[in-house]
Amino acid sequence: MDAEVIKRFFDDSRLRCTPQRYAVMAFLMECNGHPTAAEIFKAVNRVDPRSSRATTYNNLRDLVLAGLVREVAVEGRAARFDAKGVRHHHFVCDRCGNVEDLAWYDVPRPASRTLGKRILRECELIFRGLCTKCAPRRASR
Amino acid sequence: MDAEVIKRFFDDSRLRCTPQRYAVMAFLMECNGHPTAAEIFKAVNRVDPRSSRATTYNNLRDLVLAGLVREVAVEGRAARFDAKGVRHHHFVCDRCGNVEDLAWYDVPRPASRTLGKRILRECELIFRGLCTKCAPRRASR
DNA sequence: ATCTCATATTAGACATAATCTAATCCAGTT
DNA sequence: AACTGGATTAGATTATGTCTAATATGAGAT
Ligand SMILES: [Mn+2]
Ligand SMILES: [Mn+2]
Ligand SMILES: [Zn+2]
Ligand SMILES: [Zn+2]
Repeated sequence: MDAEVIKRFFDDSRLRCTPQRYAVMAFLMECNGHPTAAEIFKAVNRVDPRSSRATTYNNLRDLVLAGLVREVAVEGRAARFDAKGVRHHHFVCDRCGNVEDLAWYDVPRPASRTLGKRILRECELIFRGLCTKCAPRRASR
Repeated sequence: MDAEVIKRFFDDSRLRCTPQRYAVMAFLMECNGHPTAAEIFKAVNRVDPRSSRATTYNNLRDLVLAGLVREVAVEGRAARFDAKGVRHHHFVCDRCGNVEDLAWYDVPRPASRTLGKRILRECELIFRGLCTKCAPRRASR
């Protein structure tokens, strides 16, 4: 059961454990994909209590700020979200825009002299190409 | 002069060389930053001939599709664009959203067995943190 | 158990980013 | 010069995300 884990997360981040916020976090932790805000909104509202669209966006913002959730920007499409569980990279499909997790491995950091006075927080590796579904259709175009 | 280069690019990609399309490409090649579609629209319209908003978007789409321009998605902000010149990585500032180029270096590809049937086109490395402008202000919060 | 209040929720207006439409134009070819 | 499919255009429309200000509530204090 995630309940205690989530409560701990919220406590550590000084976020109140409201039903709406809990629902967003629980959904992201149980779902394997990378839903959009609209999809999350729908999902958490399939069961009571109801949450508004604004609250869904607010909570996603708060959870991202707290470092519990990651926002994945995809070109020309709505942002996607995932709970920050085990570290992983992302594969984005050129054709359908689907975002998939890929096993994590260490990324070489840039030389500190090329970074200059910038403060580096994280390196993100994004792979692009055709997903398992779309790869076969490539020839038929 | 980029004129001949750009015409060659368009010819190779079977894109007509219209003044509007040319202006977008020329601007992206001469500008060092990562402008948004709105900024590109303004820039190419500071000189004649005038280009419409729709055309700017259309051309950006075509240029990205032709592989001449790259679209950079930034969370919660409008997409940014750059001409695909020399390969480079990107640094995105957490605070101001600015996108900066970083010297390119080889990225280790994922093991082919983790990729499965996916077809890999490119690896993109994105660094996040605070840019040179925003790093100093970090303490004062 | 009740009180308290900073934090959270809400509906709907608003803002911004991007796409669509259908009439018109024109770049490149012949 | 004529032709024609791709390109341009203004403006409407859609998609996505933010803001406002009234109301509700989680959780610590009593
Ligand atoms: Mn993920
Ligand atoms: Mn760049
Ligand atoms: Zn796909
Ligand atoms: Zn910055």
